[in-house]
Amino acid sequence: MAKTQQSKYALLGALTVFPMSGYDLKKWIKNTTSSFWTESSGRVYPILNNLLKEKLISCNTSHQGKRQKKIYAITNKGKKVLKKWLIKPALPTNQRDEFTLKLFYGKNLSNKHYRAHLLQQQKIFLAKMYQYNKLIKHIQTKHTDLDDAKFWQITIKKAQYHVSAELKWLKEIISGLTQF
Amino acid sequence: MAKTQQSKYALLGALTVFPMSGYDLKKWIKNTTSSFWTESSGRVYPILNNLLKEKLISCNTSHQGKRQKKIYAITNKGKKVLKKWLIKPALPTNQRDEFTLKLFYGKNLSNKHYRAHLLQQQKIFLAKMYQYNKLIKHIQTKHTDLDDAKFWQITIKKAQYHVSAELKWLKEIISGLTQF
DNA sequence: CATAGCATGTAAACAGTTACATGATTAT
DNA sequence: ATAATCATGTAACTGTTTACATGCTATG
Repeated sequence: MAKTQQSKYALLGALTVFPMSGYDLKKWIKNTTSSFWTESSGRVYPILNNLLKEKLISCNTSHQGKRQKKIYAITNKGKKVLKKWLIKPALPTNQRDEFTLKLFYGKNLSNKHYRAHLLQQQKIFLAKMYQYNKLIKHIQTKHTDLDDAKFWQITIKKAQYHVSAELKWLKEIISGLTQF
Repeated sequence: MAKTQQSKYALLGALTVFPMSGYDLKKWIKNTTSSFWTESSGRVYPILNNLLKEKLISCNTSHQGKRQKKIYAITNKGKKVLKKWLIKPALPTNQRDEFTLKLFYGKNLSNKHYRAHLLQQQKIFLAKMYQYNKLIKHIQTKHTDLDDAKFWQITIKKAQYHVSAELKWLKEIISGLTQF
């Protein structure tokens, strides 16, 4: 079974927010959806060209001096195709979490190294917490006009709940470790 | 930068628990670590042969009638290589969650379809909750002897915290949806 | 004038799943 | 008998990242 070209739909989805160039898409996806989605530029450009061939997006090339910028917009056909995909049940996430794998085989780690992993994770998740709080405020003040805003808030809240859960778990496990 | 062949280390880790065949490994990984790790048989067998060539594992072929079974055990060299990997900071997880992506672009979904996604997710996570409760009891009663057991409990607890967070979030979002 | 960021793209390498091939054994 | 599961493995396909190539533009 083909893996339904998730990247293709991720790009179409982003273009329902506003028209963007390949470069914009890459950056925008990173800035707003990095908690649950990433794209590499190595894929973005070829996929945009495919979408253009399929007439799911249109392209408007703007010239600023000698530099060209291709702004893509989603077409009606593109919206239909996207909606058809959106209503399908989501595929389960690929579960491959190196951090948890390392803890699972923690028998083979010294107490010191095991603890170091937990503290590192705590640092990372505290930073995430800070980022999500910033992001949610940013949307509240900057994008109250967009239809998208309330859907974004819902997914950020989800991320926040998971970050809280991770931090709660970390605190509990770290405090339970025997000192050495 | 090479992606450190995560599968290789996942197999080495599993072989620190007890010697297993390729078939066993595939099944064991699915049964015990599916919340954060999966392996496909298409990878398991070639990787085992590589590990054998590198002398990180040894092989003992047993014959039961005409069927052969290759039981692999981790060598001292293998343990060293594994430990070296285990102490390195874990790579961040690839974030690609189709469910969240679909909700994020929920503007393009009807209230009905949006709700359907949430209810489906609730079903999936209730089932997960049940599985983890079962798993944690199974380890408590069957594997109290193993050094591994307490490390496994820690990762299952983590999974439980995240499942609880997801369910809490789902409940809140579902009850906040406007009826139609 | 160097460097960071804008902008598009390609090629190579790697990762990973799926489907298939082969055949044995166990349960119904 | 036949279906399910045990058991090992290969080949084809898809997906994805990384590194590179190219050149422009704004900032200190």
